[in-house]
Amino acid sequence: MPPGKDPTSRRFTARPVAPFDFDLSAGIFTDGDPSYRSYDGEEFWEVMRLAGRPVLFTIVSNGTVAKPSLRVELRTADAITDRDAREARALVDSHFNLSMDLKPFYRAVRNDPVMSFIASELYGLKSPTTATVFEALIDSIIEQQISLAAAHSMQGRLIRAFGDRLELDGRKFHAFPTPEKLASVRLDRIRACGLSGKKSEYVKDISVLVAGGRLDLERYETYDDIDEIREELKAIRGIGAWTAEMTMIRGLHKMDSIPADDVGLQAKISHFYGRGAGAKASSDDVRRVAESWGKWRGLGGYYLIVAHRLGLEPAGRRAETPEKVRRGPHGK
DNA sequence: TACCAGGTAAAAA
DNA sequence: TTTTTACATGGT
Repeated sequence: MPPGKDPTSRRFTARPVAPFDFDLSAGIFTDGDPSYRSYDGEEFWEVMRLAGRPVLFTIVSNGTVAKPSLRVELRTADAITDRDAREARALVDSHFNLSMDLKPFYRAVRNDPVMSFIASELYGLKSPTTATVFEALIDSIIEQQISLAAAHSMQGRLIRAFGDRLELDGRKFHAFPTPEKLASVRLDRIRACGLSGKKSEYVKDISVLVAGGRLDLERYETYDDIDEIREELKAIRGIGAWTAEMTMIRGLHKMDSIPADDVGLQAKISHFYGRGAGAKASSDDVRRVAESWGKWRGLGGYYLIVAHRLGLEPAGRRAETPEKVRRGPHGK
């Protein structure tokens, strides 16, 4: 069947606010779990839920950083409605923060030579957001304390064990598990994904709250005051300041949220801003440096993380092989 | 082998 | 009230 006639497939174009570098922004998903979400340097794909069932989103860039444009294709097992397509547009926009204007951020960091240099190298980079706030929260809980490699392995197991399945052309995909699903499974099945006993309880308890309508995470999107969100989230067992901040920056588009206690971020602050060798930055050091980025401090933190992944060196010194580093994937 | 990774709650002092 | 401990897996 020719594309366009197939009701289970739909295409549209998204127009991000410039500047936007799709390759740089999608690079964080390189080497992801291909049954859920990945980026191969050309195509980005992810399974997201539309109207209660999994849909495969495939995105490629057909524009430039100055004139960005994205081709989006949706595929699923049944017919895609106009309403699905409208919702999909909003999801894609939210996922890559397409409506966010980076120019005020670049103006805000002009007086910070380190961040100015990084921002010029990463011009057009936007931070991604999860499809649901729930996903950001569950991922953050799993990532508490352990390495990202360990966490990603467990997240993959959770997705493959409990995420709704979608099969297209013989390829099997999974959506991120719903709160309803995780609320219904036995604790030991969550533990079997590698989570500690306590983390399994946090995940299950939060899923029960969300599935039962007693916790509406999406409504925090409308809160302007991140202090209020942080305090409300911290009242839930399993959520501390770090997890609340991570959830806000990656799930709620709160660019002024920064996880100052994060050991990774602290290492990046000492790498790019540290004077003496080896001295590790404290959470106060993170807050102090990030202060000058104003309401963009969380995005600044994200720029540090990506800059470090790409091998950028502080104070304008280039990495040994700039072309290769700048162009290469930066992994998950 | 031991130790550290994008922490947190609960026990012990 | 403050400090210590248990926890899970993956990489080095």
